[in-house]
Amino acid sequence: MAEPTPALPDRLIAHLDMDAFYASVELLRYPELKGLPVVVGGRRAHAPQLRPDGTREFFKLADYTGRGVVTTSTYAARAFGVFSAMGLMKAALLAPQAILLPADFDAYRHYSRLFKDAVRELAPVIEDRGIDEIYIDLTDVPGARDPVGHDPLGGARALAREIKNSVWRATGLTCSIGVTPNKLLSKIGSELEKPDGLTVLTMDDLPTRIWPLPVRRINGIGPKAGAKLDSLDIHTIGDLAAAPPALLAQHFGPGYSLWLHEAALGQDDRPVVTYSEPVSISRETTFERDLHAKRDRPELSRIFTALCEQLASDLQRKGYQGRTIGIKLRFEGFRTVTRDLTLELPVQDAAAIRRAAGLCLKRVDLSQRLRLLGVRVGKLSRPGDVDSTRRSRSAANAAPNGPKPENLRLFS
DNA sequence: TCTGGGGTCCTAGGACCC
DNA sequence: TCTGGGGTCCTAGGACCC
Repeated sequence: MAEPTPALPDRLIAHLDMDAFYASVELLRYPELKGLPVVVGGRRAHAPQLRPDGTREFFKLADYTGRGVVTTSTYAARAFGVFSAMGLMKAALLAPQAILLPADFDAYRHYSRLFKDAVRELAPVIEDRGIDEIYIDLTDVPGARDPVGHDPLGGARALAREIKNSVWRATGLTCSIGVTPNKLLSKIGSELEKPDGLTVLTMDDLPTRIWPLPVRRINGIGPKAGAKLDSLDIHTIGDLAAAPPALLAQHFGPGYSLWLHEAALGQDDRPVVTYSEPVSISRETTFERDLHAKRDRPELSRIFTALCEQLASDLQRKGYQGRTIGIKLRFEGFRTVTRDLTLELPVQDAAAIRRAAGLCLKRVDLSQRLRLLGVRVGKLSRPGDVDSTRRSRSAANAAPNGPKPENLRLFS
């Protein structure tokens, strides 16, 4: 009697996540820090100084003061409870002896390119998910679906290992890969054996490998939804899979509750998307100290103009223009407010952005002190594109939503 | 000890058009 | 005088992700 062969899944999707990416890039530069708690982040975090004897003097987390968060921490730092997005002052209490390094995004972008190029040579269908992670569709990669011995997923396993080796050769960095029938499960899978992990799962592994995990491991369940689920006594993904759909619908809207249920069952048919146009481009900055619109007007004005200039240069460099100009304000106490304004024609230059953003600013009560100011451009198009203006509505029709008549004069 | 900077997507109400 | 429905656009806020 031949044993029934387990059916191969329709798709083979990998999620590749670089291990502690920024911190690991820094360790390439400062190998003497290997094994130590190291944190990347901070605003003006001091760069290491070279001592007369040739050794380097690093900046201790305990000596840091001011705003800023942890961008990445090494695994040694995580052992002290220091994780991404944690305030640096809090991190300093947990791990005062940890080394603090400033972020060097040019270096990270360089290594990002190296690892993605290395993967692309083996498997060309890649979805960018930021600087340190990608999805890879392995379905049509030759050999990926071939069994090896008794292992029906042996081909996939071998290919994933080959990808890891190739990333290592190209960068000297390790990554973790999850391979499953879809993006949702692969994203969870890549974390299961971090660092330097390789996890291959089928739907049969759902009850043993996925269901025991906390719901927060699902990409798309954040702090709010997680807390709400906890309050409903739904803690693990298994709890969520077993939850009555009606209960979920009662607490989360129709769309999200349906998605929650399907996610818990490991269902996800989203494709790997190899290209997408940006939706918006923005610049923002948090001040060293909170600023007041009146008392600190000159400084605020300078920052505002600088943000618009940076944004305009980003747009021009990337070849975009945009019709919707928006601002973002964060007040002391962290209340955040946005205003935006859609123009008749797309703009690309700093002066036009500054003008429209200035109109947005007039619609906000500025009596509270500010900690953050941001400028954004949306409804992007390429200069020279036909039909980058609004479609069917005339300027007159737009008046109730658009700029007030007296403001329109500013644009003529 | 207060919480960076860059994004995406969703919701919801009102205006307006057909 | 009272009452439509569908579709798109604009704006504001919020959740979430890297």
